[in-house]
Amino acid sequence: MTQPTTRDRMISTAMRLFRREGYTATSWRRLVEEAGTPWGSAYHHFPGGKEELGVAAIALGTELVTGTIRRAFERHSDPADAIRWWFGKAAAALEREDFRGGCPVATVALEMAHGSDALTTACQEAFEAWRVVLTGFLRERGFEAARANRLAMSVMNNLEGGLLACRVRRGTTPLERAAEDVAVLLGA
Amino acid sequence: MTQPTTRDRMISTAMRLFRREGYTATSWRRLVEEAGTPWGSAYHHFPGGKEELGVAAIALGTELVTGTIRRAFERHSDPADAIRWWFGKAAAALEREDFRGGCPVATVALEMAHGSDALTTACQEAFEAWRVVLTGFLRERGFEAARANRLAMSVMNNLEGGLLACRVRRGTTPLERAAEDVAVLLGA
DNA sequence: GCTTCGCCAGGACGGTCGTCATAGTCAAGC
DNA sequence: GCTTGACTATGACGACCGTCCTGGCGAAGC
Repeated sequence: MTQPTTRDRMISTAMRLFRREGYTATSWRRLVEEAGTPWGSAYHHFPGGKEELGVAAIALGTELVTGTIRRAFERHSDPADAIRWWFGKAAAALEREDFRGGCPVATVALEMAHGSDALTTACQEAFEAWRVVLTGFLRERGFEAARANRLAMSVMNNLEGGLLACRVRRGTTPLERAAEDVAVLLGA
Repeated sequence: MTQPTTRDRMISTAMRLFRREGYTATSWRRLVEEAGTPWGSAYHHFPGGKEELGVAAIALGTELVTGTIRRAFERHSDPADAIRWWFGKAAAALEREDFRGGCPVATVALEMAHGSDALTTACQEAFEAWRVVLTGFLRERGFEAARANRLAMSVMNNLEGGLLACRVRRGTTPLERAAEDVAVLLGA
């Protein structure tokens, strides 16, 4: 049980703050305060500045979500159950942080559609990674390749749309609806 | 054909910039420059400051989308066709601005989940208004009340998720997928 | 003609931003 | 014990932020 390094704490705090308040609104000063990390070593660990921190934070978020997808499909043989479990986890996490959290990539992606190439690319890679992992599990469960690809995209649409709606509405209903809709699509 | 007032130009420019780059990243100075409106009269027209401008911009976005939904259902008797037309319009608009646009509310909603009560409320009202209008049209087309409510939520989930995915991916595929998925759900 | 008032021009104000430089600390290697 | 180099502390720097103020303009009302 090694304890997290300064760099790791900065990245995980950045991920949390970025998804909660966005990239632009999160300042280095507020970040180091929240992370309890030394302000002076920010540019030691991230010579590329805030942008490099942002890319690292998005990469961390990518991994975490990928892990959740894996767990969902390892625990449930029925794809619809896997999705329900996954979306339910996401809804619970969202509720736990009082509907201020959500997708670790969406907020940055919307802010930075124009502005930073590195961040835009990182967001693209995140979505792509999730789609690929999902497609793999769906094929493994017997779906034909083209269908698995289409379904993976449907799942992502429903997840992101559901997360956004839940956040605005301050309730978990949209994500539950999204999970049930995906279940219908999987069976259709 | 009266030409738009200074106030109106500020609001419509704000809507465009907010959805493109977010609320925090859009400054008054950049806004008046882009709108070609006088910088000195910003606080004359919006005594409540940037927040009041933000609320007005979201309200404008709410109306515009509501109008699009109405047009979609006036032109198409089949709900699935109405959705296809609507989502297609959204995808075309997104592509036209080089995938930097999207939903006029989503970006602000994600940034401001915490921070400004007025903006949060405005975003909630936007989503609620769209949902109500949609539910009305679906009922008009023969869907029973509870089912119409659920379907309206599904439509919003798919639209928002699709818009986000299209923006990240720089392509219109996810929105086309979303429209087809909604068509399946309408028929299921 | 004069006044009133909605609107515009331009800039001051205090604050915070990202960035970076400089000085200091401290444990590991010899 | 000394050196070295990775890490931390502190704050300066210029730029930009939202806000607000004062001064001026021009048309409508009397």
